[in-house]
Amino acid sequence: MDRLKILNLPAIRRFPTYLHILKRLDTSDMEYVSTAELIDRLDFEAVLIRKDLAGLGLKGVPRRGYPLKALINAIESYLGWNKDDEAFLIGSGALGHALLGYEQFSDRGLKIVAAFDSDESKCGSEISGKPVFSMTKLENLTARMGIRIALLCVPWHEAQQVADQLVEAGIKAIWNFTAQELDLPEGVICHNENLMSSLAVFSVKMKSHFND
Amino acid sequence: MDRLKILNLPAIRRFPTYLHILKRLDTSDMEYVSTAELIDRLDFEAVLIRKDLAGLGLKGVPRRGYPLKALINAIESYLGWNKDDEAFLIGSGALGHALLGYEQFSDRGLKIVAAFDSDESKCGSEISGKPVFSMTKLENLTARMGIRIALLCVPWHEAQQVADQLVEAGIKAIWNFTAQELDLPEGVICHNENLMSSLAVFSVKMKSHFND
DNA sequence: TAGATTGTTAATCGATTAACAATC
DNA sequence: TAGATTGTTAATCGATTAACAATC
Repeated sequence: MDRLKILNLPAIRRFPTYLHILKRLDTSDMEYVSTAELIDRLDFEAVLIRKDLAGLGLKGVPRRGYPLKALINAIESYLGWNKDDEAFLIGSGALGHALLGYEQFSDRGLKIVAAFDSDESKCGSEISGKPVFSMTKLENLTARMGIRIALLCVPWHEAQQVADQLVEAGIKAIWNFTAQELDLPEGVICHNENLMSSLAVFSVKMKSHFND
Repeated sequence: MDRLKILNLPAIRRFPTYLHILKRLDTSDMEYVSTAELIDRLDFEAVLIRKDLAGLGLKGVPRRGYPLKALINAIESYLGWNKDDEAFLIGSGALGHALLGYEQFSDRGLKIVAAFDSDESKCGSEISGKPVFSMTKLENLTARMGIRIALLCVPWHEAQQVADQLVEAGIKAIWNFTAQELDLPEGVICHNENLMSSLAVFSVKMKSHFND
């Protein structure tokens, strides 16, 4: 089996949108879907969808479109959303709290199985049915449960120090929800979630829209 | 005064990162900062920072760098983060709950002043000090308080219908946290927050990293 | 066959980087 | 003056779109 080429990032970001639309269509008895139907409210050209799908090795049928169910499976399997991965969440403040209650992650293969917090008064409790442990238990539980993934939701000024603990405990992939860029060793990957970057775009759009 | 050119989106997304680094540096008595210092852990070239700043009309001083405080002010004012805007949040589920408790928005000029929920049992209560109102009060309060901005955090299958209500009530800018693409009239702008797109990128990175 | 849709190649567009000039 | 840093122009790179060929 030849290694699937890593697609361009913009294409990867579009796949969840395709999936969302495809799954809505999948409730009817539709068998094939054309890119013209898929493009829906999206503001780019339908040919780009064909390019994206071709990158996944998918074939359409002229005059019909793409087989709907096969398309859904192919995208989910490309993203790895058909297999579960367990993760820890670190920092149970407002954002961490929300992410613990967010079913959309587990629907997409990312199961948050426990939270950790340095505030001992929170430990021992449960949030959305998931236990909250003391940070002192992190290393032990990471090893015992074989966890490789962590969602980092602590205040930014603690982020680097906590990230160091995660690395020490054996975590290999960090989804960083803080504004702090992390310094990590080889072999540990990081994905920065930048909500403030997104707010910046929204702010500029609004400034120009309201023009004040 | 000539209208500031709308910069490219990637540049806008970088500004909050610059701000974060600049504000950390601002606690020392540093007066000037060079792009070499700013580039820190970022994985692009320092010349891009100069391009971004030039786009804002900022001038640096050869051999010294950019005046730190002026830089912070210029970026904040470009983003409109030095002026407050009031907003409503719609849907007080897990995510909505978190965003209500998230101080980072109000630090950047976006003040969420109230929440709305169609679940009447939640109405009348407070979350993070902000009142939760019934959806039936939306139109009246939007007009009375002169609110133009809404954060949409309802389940995706209600999103379009609630968006229609928002438009009806007079909302002009929607930050859409649902996966549903919205169909909106002219004069109402929408900014899609796509957490699942971000998860997709993280998932693909992990797949390639763990290579399984 | 005609027509609708996919598939591919070339052109365009925009963002980033490289090379170098300008300035204090 | 020499050297460090900003500033600018040209080259490169990558993603999107346009044009058209292929296919059922």
